[in-house]
Amino acid sequence: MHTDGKKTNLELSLPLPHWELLDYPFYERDTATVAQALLGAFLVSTSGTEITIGKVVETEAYLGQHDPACHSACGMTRRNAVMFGPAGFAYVYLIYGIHYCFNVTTDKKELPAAVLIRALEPVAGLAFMQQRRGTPHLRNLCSGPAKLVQAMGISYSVNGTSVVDGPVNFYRDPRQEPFHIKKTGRIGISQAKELPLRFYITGNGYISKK
DNA sequence: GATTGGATCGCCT
DNA sequence: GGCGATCCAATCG
Repeated sequence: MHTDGKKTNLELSLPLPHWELLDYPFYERDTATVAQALLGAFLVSTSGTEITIGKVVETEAYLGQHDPACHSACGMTRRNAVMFGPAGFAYVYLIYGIHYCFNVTTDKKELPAAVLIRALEPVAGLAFMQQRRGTPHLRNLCSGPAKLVQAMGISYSVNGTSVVDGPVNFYRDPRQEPFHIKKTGRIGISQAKELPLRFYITGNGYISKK
């Protein structure tokens, strides 16, 4: 059970009728642009009959082989192979032997870049998220890249699937209220940490850290 | 074949 | 805010 008084969207047919699926051209732009454009979009994950939805509130851009913090910096391996394909595909990887993180590939096909989804504001399927995360606290469901993967029921089998017609998709709401974007250095990396490639919605209460 | 380090989390103080 | 868990993937540090 969620803990505040807000109504969930669970009973509605999802996604909402006026939402627009983000198609491949959206992802085929430069990575920092896509990372910012994804803020305010809705991540929809279907795992069996269970649907979970979160609003993207925090992202990071990883620019490709010339970005030393990007997994593709040292060339193609089995792990990062998805990034070397076309834009609009899910790149899921294991970190610290324990956690998974979810990215979407971006930019031109020959450019192995991606956007890491770092935090979501829970929107629908809250009971599933709470169950998967083992906590009732809304602010602790999706406030980190590995947390949201767990809350949304994303497994490693999602790696390499299309975000246009696969199990995990992004939608935009044309009625989305405007917001301000904060830019900072990326979290948890040792190289190129000063580059302003982390983006989040100013004032949103569901980001991973200030 | 062995070693090293990591785009994190959660619990501790 | 500090640190241990925990283990895979890349590299041979």
